[in-house]
Amino acid sequence: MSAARPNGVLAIVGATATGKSELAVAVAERLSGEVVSADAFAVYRGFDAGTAKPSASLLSRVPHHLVDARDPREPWSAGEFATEARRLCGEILARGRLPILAGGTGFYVRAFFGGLFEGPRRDDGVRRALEAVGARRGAAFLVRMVGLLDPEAARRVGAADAARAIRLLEILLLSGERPSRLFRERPGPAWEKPSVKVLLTLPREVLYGRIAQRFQSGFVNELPAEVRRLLAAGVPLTAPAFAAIGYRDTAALVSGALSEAEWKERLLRDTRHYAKRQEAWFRRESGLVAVRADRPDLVDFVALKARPLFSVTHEGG
RNA sequence: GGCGACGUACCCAAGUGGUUAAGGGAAGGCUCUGCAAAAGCCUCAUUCGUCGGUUCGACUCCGACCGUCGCCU
Repeated sequence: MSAARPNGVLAIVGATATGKSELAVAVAERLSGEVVSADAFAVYRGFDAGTAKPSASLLSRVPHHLVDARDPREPWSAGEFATEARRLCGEILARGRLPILAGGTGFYVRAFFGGLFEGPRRDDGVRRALEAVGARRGAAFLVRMVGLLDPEAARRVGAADAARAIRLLEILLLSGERPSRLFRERPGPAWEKPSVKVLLTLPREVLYGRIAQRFQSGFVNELPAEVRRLLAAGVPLTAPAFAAIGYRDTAALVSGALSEAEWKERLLRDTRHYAKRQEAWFRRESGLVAVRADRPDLVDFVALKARPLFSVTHEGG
């Protein structure tokens, strides 16, 4: 007798509203898996409705990781995610179960598989100083500084892109080395085991329709209440979790600074823009198996695609 | 029916004799090495309701027509 034991990770990625969470749970049930969320905002406790977090019933069906795992005030990043997610996936495999990485944050998925460079991480002190410089002399000044110190890295930075310039200067200041060189010469840990990556796709109009539909269903009413609760609990608007789409706008709605019509319009528009950026990101990612999210045999199809992740081992051996 | 105002891109809208016909939104595309649902970038009217006229030259001035809105009857 032989038993199939997973030896790699199944990734399910795609734009928002393509049904990643549902599919991940269905496949996990079928293949005895556990879900690791690759989502920048579902990690935050209390941020539920606006982040399209998997529902309680979904969460109860199969073990989930990195959902509700951080306080909304805590920073969370691609690097932290990648390290923790790789560790979790290793542990799931060690238990003889299939890790399923599911989420829409392309940067996190790339950091998980390809790794980030080995070097200084974010440092708030340095950042504050650089931000102050940027506020006084302008973003273009920061970008020019990068151009002087690391012309190669600067080529990828737009003249007004203060955020990216600050990160590069931060690396320079903290390591004394050029980021472009560190990126090339000091790759950090990556996912070395096998993987199958599935990209859920939907025609633009269908996707936008689903986004609008999701907007109509219930959460319109839940979101303002949720935001009131968060604010009452003392979560500041500057908390990282409040950067999620819709949350600051909802705070404005709740305080009366934004009309309901304007609020709805912004949420829908921002979500559409987000979906578009996600598609752009995944379009560029290699090794993805594109699958129509509305095909009737979706679960069977994905389970079939995941078969190479199971190596046959002989019992007692 | 009369009088008046207006008609510029998918939407809002500036321009009022010589401009490559502003700007914003939407839409589409791109970039991405520790805040990424972030941040930045690019594309998007050979043409101004239509037809005529004046002029070297018209989105701009004149006329007619069409359309929209308002007021009056």
